[in-house]
Amino acid sequence: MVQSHRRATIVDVARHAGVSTKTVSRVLNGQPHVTEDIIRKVKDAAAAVDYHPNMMARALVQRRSHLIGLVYENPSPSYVVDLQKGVLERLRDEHYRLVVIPIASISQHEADVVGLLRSAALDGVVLAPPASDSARIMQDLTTAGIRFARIAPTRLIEAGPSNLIDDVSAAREIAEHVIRLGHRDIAVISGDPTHASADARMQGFRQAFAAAGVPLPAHRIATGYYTYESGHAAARTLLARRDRPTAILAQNDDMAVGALIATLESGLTVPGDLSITGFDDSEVARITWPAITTVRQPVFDMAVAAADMVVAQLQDTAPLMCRSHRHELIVRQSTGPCPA
Amino acid sequence: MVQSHRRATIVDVARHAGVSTKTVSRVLNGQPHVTEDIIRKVKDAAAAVDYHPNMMARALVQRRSHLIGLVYENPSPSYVVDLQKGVLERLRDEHYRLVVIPIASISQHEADVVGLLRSAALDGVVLAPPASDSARIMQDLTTAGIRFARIAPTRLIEAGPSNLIDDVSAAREIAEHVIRLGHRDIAVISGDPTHASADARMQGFRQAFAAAGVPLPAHRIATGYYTYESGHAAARTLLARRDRPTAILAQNDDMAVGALIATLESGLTVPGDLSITGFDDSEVARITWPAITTVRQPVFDMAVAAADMVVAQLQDTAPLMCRSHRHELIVRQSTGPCPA
DNA sequence: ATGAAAGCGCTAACAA
DNA sequence: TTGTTAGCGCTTTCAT
Repeated sequence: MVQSHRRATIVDVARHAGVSTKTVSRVLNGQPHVTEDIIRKVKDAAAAVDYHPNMMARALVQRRSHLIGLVYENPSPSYVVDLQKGVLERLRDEHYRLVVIPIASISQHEADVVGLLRSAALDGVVLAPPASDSARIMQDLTTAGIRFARIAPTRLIEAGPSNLIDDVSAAREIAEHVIRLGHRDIAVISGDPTHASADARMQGFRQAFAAAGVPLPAHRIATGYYTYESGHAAARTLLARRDRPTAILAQNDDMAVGALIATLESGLTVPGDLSITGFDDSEVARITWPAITTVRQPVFDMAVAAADMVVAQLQDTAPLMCRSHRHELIVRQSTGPCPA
Repeated sequence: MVQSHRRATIVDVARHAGVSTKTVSRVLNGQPHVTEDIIRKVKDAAAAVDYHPNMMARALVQRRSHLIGLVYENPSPSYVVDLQKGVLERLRDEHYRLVVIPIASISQHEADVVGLLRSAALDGVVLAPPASDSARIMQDLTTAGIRFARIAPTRLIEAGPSNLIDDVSAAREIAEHVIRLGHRDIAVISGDPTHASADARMQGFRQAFAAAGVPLPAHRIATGYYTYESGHAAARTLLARRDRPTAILAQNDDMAVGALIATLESGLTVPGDLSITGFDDSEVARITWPAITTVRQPVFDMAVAAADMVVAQLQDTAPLMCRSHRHELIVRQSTGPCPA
């Protein structure tokens, strides 16, 4: 209250407590070799002058901003929310803050991404798809000395700490589920072609189809962009044909919901006339009627693990280099037997 | 490449270019009074030594971290996504970064929030409900010298830059819509009681009911928490009674979706047997079948405006102190005439 | 138009 | 156990 207007610094605290600044620093950082008595005195002084540490000064000298970035594209809101929750969960009691870095189109801005991260003074970043598949970004990150961990990369697994899922098997399994229900006229709504997951999931579908001798002609494949709208539009196209399919496999849940609504709008029933599957098990798949059969990819868990890998590197703990996460087929009400 | 390992600083650039550090700083910040010739030389030198500015040093001396926070509770994912998109939209070309600060329960942690923000070295924050209604938080923010702007506060409007919506009128209008359709047995699912919006919306409902002489007995009011699950549970309770309502007014869209699914699960049709309304017009209200009648609250626009108010304060531009945003009744397929 | 020197607030060596 | 001193990398008076 004596202070006119500027914020109190450790110098003020030191003077008030009658000790040196280094002692104040020691007390404030909980370092050893200080008497109980002095600790008391310093803490009282800090309270008395209303001291609050200046994080920027601390960051400068420690070369640590305590900022972690999350890089993602933005197609699916529920995916992004899961991602954020996971990273935040791990960072909660860690004194790191989360900076969100949505990039409109990573494939188009590969070269600029790390410049952006640099200018934000991030200590580390979690790379969500498709950034997690960019050799260029990982290269630049290494050059810049920014630690990173990857979520669901599909290639160059050795290139950095990775959280893996088996998109191919997951896709195969959900396709097998639909085939087991007797469907043979099956259409696919694929994801954003710039995301490698779209390839992997398609590959899994094809494996199941091939094994069962089910055809997948080109006119049964529609391209989406992992958004609700694109799934809706794709389904309309697929259903407009005279030989409409009896099942649609969407490559994520948002598109599946889009397909579901388009189907219901057209007067068909699900799963009576048409079965629909999603992918990821995001929240949207649970809040529809009928609820959507999907395959759970543990996005939240991967985000927790990825954040953990980043933190480990920053603390010089040996980071886990690679971790696999399990998927799980979740059968709900959007799939049923093939109609006669 | 001569440098062993440490990052290049302006000192390196200065030496390389044969000028002083101040000149380098001037060039890098685009300040006047430098010859074209020198500008060239400095820029070349910067590129040659692979210089990248250290944002923490800059932050320290400028007393600006260039970090903006977004404080929110987490009930509704789509609300949060809209909020984030809005703030990011305004910050996009502004050289500010967004730090997300979800708080589990603001009403329980009021006293700690600003400490958290302080320790994150934020220049400013956008306060979403219910933080935007906390006198304590605003007080602490002012003390800490952190600029802020509020989204949808309901009280103490003068206490800081605010983006207002008229929740009372919006609620009244949507209730009137349902009453006009002939409903008189109407139930309400209210929002989280710690959010002032729940009160305001209830007040609007009551105005409409009173004007039309429609009763609202206590057993027709169920308390939710702005989540899908709470809406689902509340609807189950409301529908379990013998004298079930013919319409349910939910105080946000997530709860309305929960109510919709619960209704469909119980074998009733919407809007045939029961009409349902939401609130906010978030994405979830569009991606159900039937789509949900709601009243649009421009969350995205408010977030853009709030971010703008924060940036304006940081740039010493006179900030707009108060801005009103319009709501709009959006009639979709979840409401229909009262069944006979 | 350019440069020298003094900080911003903090922590880390090194003394005492 | 405690204090002194020297930076971290940048911007900013104030000279020149």
